[in-house]
Amino acid sequence: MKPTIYDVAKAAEVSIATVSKVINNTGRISEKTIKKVRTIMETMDYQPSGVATALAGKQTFTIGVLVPEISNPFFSEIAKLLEDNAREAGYALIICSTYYQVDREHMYLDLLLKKQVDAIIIATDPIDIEPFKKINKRQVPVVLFTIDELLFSTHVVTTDDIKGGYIAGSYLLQKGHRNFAVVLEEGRKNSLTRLKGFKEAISEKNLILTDQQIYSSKSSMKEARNIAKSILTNPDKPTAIFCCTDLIALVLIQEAKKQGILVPEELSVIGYDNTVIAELSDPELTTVAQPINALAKHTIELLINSISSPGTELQRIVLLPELKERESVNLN
Amino acid sequence: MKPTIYDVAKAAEVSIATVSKVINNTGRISEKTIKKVRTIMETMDYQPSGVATALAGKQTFTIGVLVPEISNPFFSEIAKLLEDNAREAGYALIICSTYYQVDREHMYLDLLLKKQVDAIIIATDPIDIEPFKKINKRQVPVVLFTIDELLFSTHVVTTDDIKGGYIAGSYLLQKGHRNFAVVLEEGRKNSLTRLKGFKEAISEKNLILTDQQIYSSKSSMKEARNIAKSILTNPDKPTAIFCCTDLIALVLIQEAKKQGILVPEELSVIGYDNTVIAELSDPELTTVAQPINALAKHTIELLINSISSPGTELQRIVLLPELKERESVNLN
DNA sequence: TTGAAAGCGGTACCAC
DNA sequence: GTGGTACCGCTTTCAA
Repeated sequence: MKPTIYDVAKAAEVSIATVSKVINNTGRISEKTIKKVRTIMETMDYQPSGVATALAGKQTFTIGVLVPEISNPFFSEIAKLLEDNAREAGYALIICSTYYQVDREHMYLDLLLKKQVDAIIIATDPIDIEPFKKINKRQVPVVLFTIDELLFSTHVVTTDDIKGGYIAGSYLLQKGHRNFAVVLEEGRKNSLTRLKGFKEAISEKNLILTDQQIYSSKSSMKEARNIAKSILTNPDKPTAIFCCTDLIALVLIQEAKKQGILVPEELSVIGYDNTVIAELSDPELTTVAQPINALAKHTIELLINSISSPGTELQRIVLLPELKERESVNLN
Repeated sequence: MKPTIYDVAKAAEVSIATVSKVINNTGRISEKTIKKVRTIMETMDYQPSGVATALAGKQTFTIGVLVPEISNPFFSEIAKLLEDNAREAGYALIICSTYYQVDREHMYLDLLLKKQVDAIIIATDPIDIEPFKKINKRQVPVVLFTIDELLFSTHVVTTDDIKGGYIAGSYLLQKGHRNFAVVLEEGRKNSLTRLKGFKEAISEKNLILTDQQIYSSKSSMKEARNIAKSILTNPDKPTAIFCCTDLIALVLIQEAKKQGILVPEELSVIGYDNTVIAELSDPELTTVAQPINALAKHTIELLINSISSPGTELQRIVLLPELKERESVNLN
C-alpha cells in the first residue's frame, strides 16, 4: 500500500504534525529534522494523498471544463491551451463534453460539483440555466469562456464576436462581394453575435441579409454537407459565404469542388476560429482568428486568483479577433 | 456552504450512519425513514462530497489518461470515446498531454498518483519507464492503449499495427505500385511496427525499402511540411507514399499539389488512423482505420473490472485494422 | 432498523 | 522547534 504520513512520521521518529510542516514548508522546523524527514519520504517514495489534502485543506486543485465536444478541433485546441496553463499552476482539468444535450450538461455539472472542483470553465452554451445557479451557492468561481451572456455570477473571457463578424463582412465587401450567404453553427449562440456583426458591416453598404441567405448547421460533417448542398444548388447562388466555424467552411469548400465550383475563383469562403484544419484546407482557408492563447491564459489566471481570494470582483475580458488572410477569398 | 451529511442527519432527526445508508442503498432502513431522508436531501440540495467519499471509500471515480497531445485529432477522438464510455460508468477523466517530454510525463504521472485516480490509461510511449513502475506498487490498474510493449504489468488494448502496415503495403502493391516511401511519426513506436508490416507485405513481391525511402516526421504541421518537401524534391520520387498518420498524409498531399504534382494521378498517398481530417482532405484520404470505438469500449470495461476485482489477470486485446478506401490512391 | 464510534490521511491551532 | 489533537465529510463494523 501507499505509505501515509503516519508511516513517514514513525520512520522519522517525529509526529505527523512535523511531517506535515516539512511537506508544506510551514512552521519552524530545524534543518536537521527537515533533512531527516525528507530523506525518509524519498526512500519510502512517499507522496501526500491528494484526497486527504483536499478534505482537510479544502482545495482539490482540479478545474472542471464544460465543452460541447472535445473532438471538435476548436475545443481540443482550447483544451490543450487551458491544460497548459493549468498545469503550470499545479491544477488538473476534468473535461466534459455535453454534446449540446441538457441531461449531459446537468449530469456533468453535478459531477463537477460532487468532485468539488475548485473552479469551472463553461465553454458551451448552457441549455437550462437553472441548475447552474447551484454553482454560485457553492462559491465556485466560474468563467464563461467564449460565451458572452449574463447568465449568473461569472467571469467572462471571450472574443468580440460582433467585431469578428464585422471583420468578415467588411473583408468580403472590400473584396467586391455583394451577394452573401451565412452559415451559423447550431447550438452556439455566438454564431448569432457573429451574424449581427456581419450584418452591421454590410449595412454600411446598404446591403441586408434575408432569412433565405442565412443557414444553420450542426457542427457535424454530415449535416454541414447537407447544408452545403442546399446552398450550392440554390439558384440565387452567393459569391461569398461566411461560415461561423472552420469545419463548416471546409466541408462547404469540399462540396463546392465536388460540384465543379472553383474556390475561390467562383466562390469565396471565409471561416471562423482559425483552427488547424484551416491550414489543411485546399485552398487554405481565410478565417477570423480568435486569440485563443490569450483567452486561455486569462481564463486560468482569473480563476486561480478567484480561488485564492474569493469574493474578487467579477471580470469581463473581451479580446479582439483578427483576420487571417489565406487563399479562400478572391476579388469579385 | 455546501450541506454535509451531518446537516441532513440533523434535519431528518436520524444519525449520519442512517443517512449514509440511504445514500448508498445499503443496510436495512425502513421505507419511512428512507422517504424522509430523501426528501430532506432534495430540499437541502444535498450532494455527498466526492472527496470525503474517496477518502473513506477508497475510490475516486476518476481515470487518468496520458496522451501525447490532446489537440492531435487522433487523440481528441480517442479522448471523446473514452470519456463517453467512462461517463456511463460514473467515471470522470483527467487528460494529460505529455508532448513527448520526459519531465511532463513524470510530473503528470505523479499528479495522477497523487490524485489517486482509480486507473490509468497510457496512450503515449513512455520515454523513461522507471517511474511508471510506481504504478504497480500502488496497485492501480493500467491499460497501455494503442501501445504494444511489455513495459511493466499492464493490460494492453491495441490495434494490430503489423497487420495495419501490411494492409497498406499490399493495397499499394495491388494498385500496381513498386516504388514507395514511408513516413513514420516521430515519437510513436507503433510507427515502426506499421513499417514492419509494410515491409512484410512488399517483401512478398521481393521488394525492399532502403533507409532512404524511410522518413520520419514529428506530428507537427511545420515539420511534416519540411519532410514532404524533401520527399517530393528527391529525384527518385516514389509513386506511392505510406504515411503513419493522417495528418502527415494531408500535409504531404497539400505540398504535392503546391508543387503541381497531381494526387492521386501522379502520386498515391495512404494514411493511418482514419481521423476526421481524412474526410476533409482533397482528394479524400484512403487510410488504415483503427477500430477506435471498440478500443475505447474495451479499455474502459477492462479497467472498471480491474478496479472492482483487483488481481484480475492481465489481458491483451488486439483488434484488427481495416482499409478505408477513398480517393488518394490510384492504379499505377 | 438504527446509531455510536473508529477510521481514511491529511491540516492547523495550541501547548509545551 | 515539536507534538497533541480536533477537525474535514463520509463508510463501515458492531451493538443495541
